[in-house]
Amino acid sequence: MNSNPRLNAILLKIKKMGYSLTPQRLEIIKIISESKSHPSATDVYNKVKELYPMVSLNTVYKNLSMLASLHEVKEIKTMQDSVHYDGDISLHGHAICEKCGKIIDVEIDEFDFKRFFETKIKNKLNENYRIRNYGVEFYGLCGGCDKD
Amino acid sequence: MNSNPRLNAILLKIKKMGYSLTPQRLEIIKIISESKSHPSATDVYNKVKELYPMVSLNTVYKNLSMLASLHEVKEIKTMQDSVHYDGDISLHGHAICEKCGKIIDVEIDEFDFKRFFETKIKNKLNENYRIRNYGVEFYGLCGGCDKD
DNA sequence: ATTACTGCAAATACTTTGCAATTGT
DNA sequence: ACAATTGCAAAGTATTTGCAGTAAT
Repeated sequence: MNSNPRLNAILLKIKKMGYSLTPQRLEIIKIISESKSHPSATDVYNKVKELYPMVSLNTVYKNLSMLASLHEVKEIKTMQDSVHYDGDISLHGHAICEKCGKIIDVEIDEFDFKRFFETKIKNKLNENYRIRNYGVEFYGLCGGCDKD
Repeated sequence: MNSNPRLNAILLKIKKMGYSLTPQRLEIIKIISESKSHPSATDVYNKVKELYPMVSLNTVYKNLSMLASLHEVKEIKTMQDSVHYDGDISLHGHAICEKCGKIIDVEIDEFDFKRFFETKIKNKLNENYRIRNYGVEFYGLCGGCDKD
C-alpha cells in the first residue's frame, strides 16, 4: 500500500463498492486526499492535468461527486463561488473569508461537539430526523483581508 | 409603522444607508421578513409577481444580494441547488434534507453557543480573524424522506 | 434635478447530460 | 467480454452585467 491513510480508506471503499480504478481516478483521489487547501473542481482539474493533460473537467466533476456520495469527501459551499472539496472528513469547521474566499480549517474537538450537540441541540430536532453530516462555518475576514 | 419588527429594522437600515424604497423592494423585503420557508430567489420572484407581474428576476436578485450585504438576510447554500434566503438573522442552525432539500430551523440557544464558541473554538482561530457570521448545518434525512 | 432602481437582454460561470470510444477487471 | 469510465460537445441552471428608461427622494 502506501502511507496515506485517507487514500487507502478511499481505495478500499472504491474496491468494496465494485467501482473500477482508472489512472485519472487514482490521481484525483490522491490529490483530494493529500490537499489541505479545499480545492474547487477546477483546481483539482488543473492539478490532474499536470500528469494527464488529456483529462476532462467532466471526469473530475464525476469523480468528486462520486466521492461525495460515498461520503469520502465533503462538499463546502462558500458564499462567493463554486463548490470546494475537502478530503478530510473528520469533524472540523471552516472559517471562510468573505473577501478573498480562503477557507481555513477550524479544529473542533469531537467530544466537546458531540456533547454540545447531544445536550443542547438534538432535542430541538424532530425525533426521526436522521443526521448524517455536520457543517460549522464561520464567515468573516481573515487576518490578511482585515487590514484593508 | 407596522407590526413586523424585522420589516421595520430593515426599512430603517435602508433609510439610514440612503437607499430608496421602491414598491418592488418593499414587497421583497416584506416577503423575506415574513417567510419561514427559506425561499430561493426564484421563490421570492414568484411571490412578488403576484402583486407586481412585471417584476424581473434580476431585481429580486439585486435586492436579496443587497440585503445580504447589509447582513439583513442570511444566505444558505444547500448541497443541491440554488442559494436560499433567510430573513431571520438571529442565531440558529439549519437542518437540510439531502433528499427533498427542505430546510428547517434548528433552535440554538445563544448563550450556550456563545459559551461553546468562546471556550472551545475561538482559541483555534488566528488571533486577528474577525468573525461576522456563523453557520451551523445538519445534513441528513427529514422525517418524511427517511421512510423511503 | 439628481441619483438610484428597474426590466430587458445578453453574458458568464458552474455543473450536468448524452453518447461514442476506450479502458479496467 | 462486459461493464464502467472517459473525453468531447452541447445543454442546462443559476446568477451577473450593461444599459436605456423610469421612479424615488
